[in-house]
This record gives sequence, C-alpha cells and structure tokens, in this order.
Amino acid sequence: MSKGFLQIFEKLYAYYGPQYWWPADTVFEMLIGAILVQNTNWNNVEKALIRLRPVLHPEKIASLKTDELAALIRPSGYYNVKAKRIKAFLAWFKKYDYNIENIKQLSLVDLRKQLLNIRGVGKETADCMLVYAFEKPIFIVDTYARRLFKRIGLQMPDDYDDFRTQVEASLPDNPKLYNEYHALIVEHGKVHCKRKPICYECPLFHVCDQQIEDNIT
DNA sequence: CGCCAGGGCCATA
DNA sequence: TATGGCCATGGC
Repeated sequence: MSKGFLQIFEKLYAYYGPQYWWPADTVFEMLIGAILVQNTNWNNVEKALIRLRPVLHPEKIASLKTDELAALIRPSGYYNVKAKRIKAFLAWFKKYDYNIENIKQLSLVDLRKQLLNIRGVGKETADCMLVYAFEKPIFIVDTYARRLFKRIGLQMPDDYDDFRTQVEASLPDNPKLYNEYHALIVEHGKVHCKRKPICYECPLFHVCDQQIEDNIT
C-alpha cells in the first residue's frame, strides 16, 4: 500500500526546505516556461525567457508570426516546434480570455483533458501547468522522479499515469504538497544524484544506501 | 569532441 | 501498443 512516498517527501523537505516553485515572475511566464523546458536544460530556457521578456504577454506573443517567435526563443532549442506549441497553447488560452482565474474554476480531470488536447502539451507539461499555474493536486512524473525512485530501489510502472496514480495513492490531496514535491525532486536531482556512486550527505542515504551498494558490487 | 538536458509528435509495423 | 526518428541549443 504505502510505499513511503510521503516519508521521502518529508526527508527531502527537511533537508532542502521549501522551494517556492515555479521559477517565474508571473503565471504566464510559468506556462511559457513549461513548454520551453521540454527536454531542455533550464539554463537555455532562461536565455530564451530574457529575450522574450519584452513581449511576455499573451496578446503580444499571439500577434507575433511563428517565425518571429521562433527567433526569440532560439536559445531554448527545438525553437520551431516550440514556437508552434506556444501558439497552439495561446489559441486555447484565448478561449478563457487569457484569464488564469477562469481556468482555475475547471475540475482537475476536465482541465487535464483540455491541456492534453493541445498539440505540444503532453502529460508532463500538462501536469506542470496544473500544479504550478492552476494549483491542482497532481504528481508530476519526470525523468528525475523516475531516476530517484529507481535509485531508491522501488520498481515503478513505466506507464506515466500508472506511475503517477501509484504515488498519489499514498499522498494527501494537497496542491502545495505536489508543488513542493516536484520541485524538491528536481532540486535533489540537480544537486545530489549526480554524485556517484554513494553520497553520504544525501538526505535519502539511509533509504537507498543498500540498493546503491547492491548495484555497484 | 561527444553527451545530455525538468518531452512530445509522428510514421511505421 | 510499441519502438524509432526527429526536433536544436548551450554547457561541460
């Protein structure tokens, strides 16, 4: 039943403290950043966001040609596909008058379906938007989460939604928790998990040390 | 120089 | 349903 997903969260939180994610000044910037960061280093996303800053409003970006938008976001890579994806997202966003509050009224299930219906918004991107822009409670499955739980020794499903629901089954229905959980997993992945093979400073050391030793011996 | 980063779409079988 | 190719930059 409970596989200790709440305990893992608590250890990470106790060690790193609150992360106050997503790194963006506005909700709209967060939504754009969620698309720009697809399979891309955040450092490159920041470069693109700086170039976008002067037009970082829904109406302004919508008025740009796709080529012009692509040129602005060039440092984030995949700029042609991402420009189209941002355009597609804005077309949907416009239906709600570019108003976050209007969208928050929707149920998690309904909103998730709508986001997944946008070309270029897959499950992870949709879930990031749900958590960090629309304050819905959902677990975000990314490469860091898969890597971390595997490292700890848990055998998780490959399927995105199976993985997600299994984690959610042992967590309270709290948007703030899912907000911090994903942020902590990413932070931990960036800071710690690249130290191999064993890091005694790791807040999860006593959870995963045996598994790690098994893997290297 | 090669590898990888907070994915997702599409064609094919 | 399940692989494989494709998109592309910047940091190390």
